[in-house]
Amino acid sequence: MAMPMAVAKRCMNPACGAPATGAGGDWRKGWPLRSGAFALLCDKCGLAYEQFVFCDIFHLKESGWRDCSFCGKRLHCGCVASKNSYDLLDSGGVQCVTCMKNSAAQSASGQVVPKLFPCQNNLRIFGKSDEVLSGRKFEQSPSLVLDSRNDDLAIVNKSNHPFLVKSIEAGQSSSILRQKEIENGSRQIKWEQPPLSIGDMGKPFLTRSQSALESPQCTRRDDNKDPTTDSTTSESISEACLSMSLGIANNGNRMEATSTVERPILSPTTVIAEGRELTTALSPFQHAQRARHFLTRPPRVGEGAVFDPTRDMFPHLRVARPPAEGRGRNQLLPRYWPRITDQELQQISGDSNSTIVPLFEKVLSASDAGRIGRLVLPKACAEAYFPPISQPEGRPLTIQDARGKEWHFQFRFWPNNNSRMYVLEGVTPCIQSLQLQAGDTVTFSRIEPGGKLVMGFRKATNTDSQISAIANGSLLSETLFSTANDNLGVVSGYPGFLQSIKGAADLHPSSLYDHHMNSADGDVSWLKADKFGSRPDEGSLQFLQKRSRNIGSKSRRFLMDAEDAMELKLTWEEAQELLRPAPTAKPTIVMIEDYEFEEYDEPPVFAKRSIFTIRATGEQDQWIQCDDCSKWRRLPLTVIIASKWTCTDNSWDPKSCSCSAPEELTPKELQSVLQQYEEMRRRKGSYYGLKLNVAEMDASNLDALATAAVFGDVGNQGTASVATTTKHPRHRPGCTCIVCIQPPSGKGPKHNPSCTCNVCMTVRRRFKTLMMRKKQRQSEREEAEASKKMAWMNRDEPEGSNLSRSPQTLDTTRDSSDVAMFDKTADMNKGHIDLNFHPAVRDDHQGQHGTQQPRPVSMVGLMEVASRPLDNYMKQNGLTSLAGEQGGGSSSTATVPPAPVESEERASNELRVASVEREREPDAMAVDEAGDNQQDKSGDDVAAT
DNA sequence: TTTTTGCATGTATCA
DNA sequence: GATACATGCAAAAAG
Repeated sequence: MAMPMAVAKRCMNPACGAPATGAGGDWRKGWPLRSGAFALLCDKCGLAYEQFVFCDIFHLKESGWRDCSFCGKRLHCGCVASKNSYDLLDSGGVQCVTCMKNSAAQSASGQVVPKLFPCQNNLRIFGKSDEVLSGRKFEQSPSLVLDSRNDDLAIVNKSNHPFLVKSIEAGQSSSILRQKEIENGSRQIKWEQPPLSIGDMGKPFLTRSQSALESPQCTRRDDNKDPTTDSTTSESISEACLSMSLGIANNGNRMEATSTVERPILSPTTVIAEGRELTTALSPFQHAQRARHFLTRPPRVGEGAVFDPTRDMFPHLRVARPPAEGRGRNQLLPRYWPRITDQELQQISGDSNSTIVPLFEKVLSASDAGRIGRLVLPKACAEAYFPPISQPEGRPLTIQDARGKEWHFQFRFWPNNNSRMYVLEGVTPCIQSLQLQAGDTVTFSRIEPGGKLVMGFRKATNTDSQISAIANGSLLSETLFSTANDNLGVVSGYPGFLQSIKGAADLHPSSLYDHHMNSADGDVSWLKADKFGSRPDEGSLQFLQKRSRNIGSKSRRFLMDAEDAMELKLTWEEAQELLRPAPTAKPTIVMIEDYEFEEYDEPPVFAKRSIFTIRATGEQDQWIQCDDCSKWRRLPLTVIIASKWTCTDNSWDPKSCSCSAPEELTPKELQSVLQQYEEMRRRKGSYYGLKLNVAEMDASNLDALATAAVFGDVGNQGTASVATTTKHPRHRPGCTCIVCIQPPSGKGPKHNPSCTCNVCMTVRRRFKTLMMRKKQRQSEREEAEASKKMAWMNRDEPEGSNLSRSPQTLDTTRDSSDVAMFDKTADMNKGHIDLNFHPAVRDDHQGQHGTQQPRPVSMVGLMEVASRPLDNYMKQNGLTSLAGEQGGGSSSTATVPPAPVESEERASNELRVASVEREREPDAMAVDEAGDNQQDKSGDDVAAT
């Protein structure tokens, strides 16, 4: 039987390239590798390359391994078909099924198993080419080849790279020389032999049996699930780890490592390979090895020695410093330290005899979890814990998930700036199966014995998002603090919490708590921050800001996933209410799609909650509540209160500078203001959740609503007299306003043509607007031309003739609908919107510009559409008379926005505007009326719906 | 036309 | 300044 496998045509050593003349020709006899391939040895250069060959070309008799290396049992040939009957040993020889089983049993019992060659407990394979490899002839040690060029020992595979030296330490341990570890003198790796001279030092070392996972046979082997014989590459890594002698076993690090994980292990036989737990399960040798895996974090500056949040706050959460093995950096970034929970331990270690060695973890980025199916691996982690790869194509890698399902990935790298970027390809099925998304965490561990790679996962949680959002500078609510402070018990069992902090790019919990724990009095009062009242002091804010700057781009990107953003809606809004432009900040006007936005270079400041009201006269007031007496005091509009405020701080009103002073607002007025404020807040929420409302509304009115939304009026629909912010703050990640939610041009998910989401509606509306503008411009041009023509033709005509009137004057002769349309498009053409457009102040604005200036479109009708629920609410609560009270009330009384029933509102609006309207041109009034009527009609449609 | 693939680039972080 | 990494982008491949 001939297996159609690739046959080497020539020596793959670029320095050699000797052609292969056939079976056994110029090539030395090969030896089978675990993968089922043959390693060939070039007679010319003396290097060996792993190649696939026809099994009947290199027959068993020639390769000399047909007998079991342990018991001498006659085996089948090395063809794939008979592969199940033996186990290929990487270093040569084969192992029969019986020995495989025995080996497994011995391994499980903790006995040292002479895994490869029974005759030799110590295979010394270092040295020059003239050294005899102990216990084995050169040809019988397939992984070992002498580099004849430099007379050094070189071990190569098909990629023409020197690779591992496998040392059998006490019959069990092997070691993998890793280039970077050799370079790292601090590792104190104690090798058994003088420094190894390596051929082709410029190339990375490769572990043994690299071919094992590169061939299809490997997959089949994995399916056998024999933990003993299934010596995956990771096994070699683990074995290599065990071969390191460490000089730190009994020093302070050991103690610190012990303190890192305190809780007893879950199962007597399930060992998380860290800390003192190892003492009961591992041999002293192993213990010494493992201890170094969990070196204590370097002490932080100012970090309290007694407060270890990992230990005190999250006893169920194990923050394991990963094994300091591998070829990569000996110190992985803390954000990759695996945080493994008891639950995950249990989940992973289905085999009670297994030892879990957490390796690293990674928070999935958007691209990781995306459809592209590539998971970017931290370089250091990939180099440390995954099999070494020398070619960009990498190698297949089988990783088992916590459910026991095996996933086959391609582990590879891309050259990147003289470095490498490691990726796992083909992760989409796994990601989807586990329902992972950006922000979730994937953990990689290794099961000992067996060295099998396993991956766990941890879903992101609300808290993750919240913390991340805080770190992102986008959220500062009491939620986090109350969670952290008040629900320690919950947090302690909350695996995602710590992870989330980690996910926020090293916002380590110790840091989080260091802040207050290190304060002089250990005051944690700010953790109990009242939603609107007290809040983190300036230092706290600085702390958060400082932390937020540490957020990596990856965190920024995935943290505000759509769902999370929606979940954060309320707290985001709450935070919004506390945001004010910095007093000294001057906005930069930016144009986004022809609309004007204010951008602030300086971050907004957190202010004490205040309520803005507007009087019938149009004057605005700011009301703030005393932290002592809870009375509401009036403040000047521009004042920003950024800290605790009491009546005694009221330097603007001497009459109210004491808590004993009576409240300016009557209880009824106060109630009305607060009710409307709350209602406005709720409806503002509906702005953020516009999609829901849109879905419920009649399509014919969506356009109007979308228009209102994009004009910034939906959120301010109830702000006729109550407003919370004076400006739309700078857009931030997570902002769900109509502008921010739109994907970049051409990006984002495809929407159905009938989709009624606000994005699609906005796009349609904008298209509509565009067409309207185009039409309008054309119309204007035609009119202008006609006008000029007529003017020229009638230039002798007396003034006052209709034909000589300006286009604007001509407008007044149109029918009302045309006028309204013109008015609207004129405003759209203006392109400047005020996010805080206020009907009551519109007139002033217009007054400044004069009647010749285009006026903001009347949004009364649109607001009416959107404010219908409030109307109902007002009606139900008997607040319809409020408008009347406003009109007749004292000037000092807060004027509650007229939110009466429809007719009342219209009347109120007309009343309120009327005084100014009279000063305007009659035709302009007609325009507004027409527009209002038109919008009223659409509002009626909504009501009918 | 869509998906895959390989590389380039921008940004955040680290030393 | 160097490095790591998330993601954009264009070419290639596949459907």
